[in-house]
Amino acid sequence: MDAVFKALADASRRDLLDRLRAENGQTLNQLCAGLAGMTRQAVSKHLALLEQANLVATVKRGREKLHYLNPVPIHEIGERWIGKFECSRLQALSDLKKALEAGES
Amino acid sequence: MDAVFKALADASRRDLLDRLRAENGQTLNQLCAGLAGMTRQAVSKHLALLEQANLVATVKRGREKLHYLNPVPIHEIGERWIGKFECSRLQALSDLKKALEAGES
DNA sequence: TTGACAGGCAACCAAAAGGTTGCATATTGT
DNA sequence: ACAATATGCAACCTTTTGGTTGCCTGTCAA
Repeated sequence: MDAVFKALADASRRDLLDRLRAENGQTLNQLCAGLAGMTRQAVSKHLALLEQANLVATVKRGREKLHYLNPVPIHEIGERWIGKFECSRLQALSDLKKALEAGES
Repeated sequence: MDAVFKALADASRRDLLDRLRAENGQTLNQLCAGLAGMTRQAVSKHLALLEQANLVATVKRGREKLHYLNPVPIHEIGERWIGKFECSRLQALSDLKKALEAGES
């Protein structure tokens, strides 16, 4: 879970996931083409982190490696983490409003 | 948005949010008590990042500073980011399965 | 008024993160 | 077989991050 949050912390990696969502099963070089101004090795490292976080799964296909999006960990973030904050949303805002009013007095 | 993901990347900060959800409106010292083995300044820095990401709002109350959870940015992550991956969940898994089968042949 | 308490600020430090260059390895097409 | 293609691995560098120590400021209470 920590690995997932860390992996999502970088904008380039989020972009890679976006790109995989648009077209699943891309190779490293295909993904490099989209992320301009970065070497292949840098992209490769990002993909390695995403793979480690189980956000992408890879399949070796001859000399190329296909990258597939795995949305399950992202879904789990929503289930476990956002869900439990969701229920406290209105309460938290209410608390804050009260505190602001109390602070003025 | 980037600040929110970066803020959520650290386990200590996620813990602080959890703690604020459990009891909203805590002071810095109260939050320090829970996060053992860390100096007040370290916790203060974490809270500053969370505040910068708009995940907590603060109210100065005399000589103490109350911290309030703001769940809205987390909710926005769910809306904008998880939502759009949600719809591709089954498709992605299907693609992956096909790729695995193709790789075996 | 004078401690004691709550917090802020700045300098500093070690470790991790993001990126690069260079070279090695495996696969494919001709 | 051999050249081109696709990727992997390792060393290295710079910036960011997480954390510390030391000191300063503001507020409350006796």
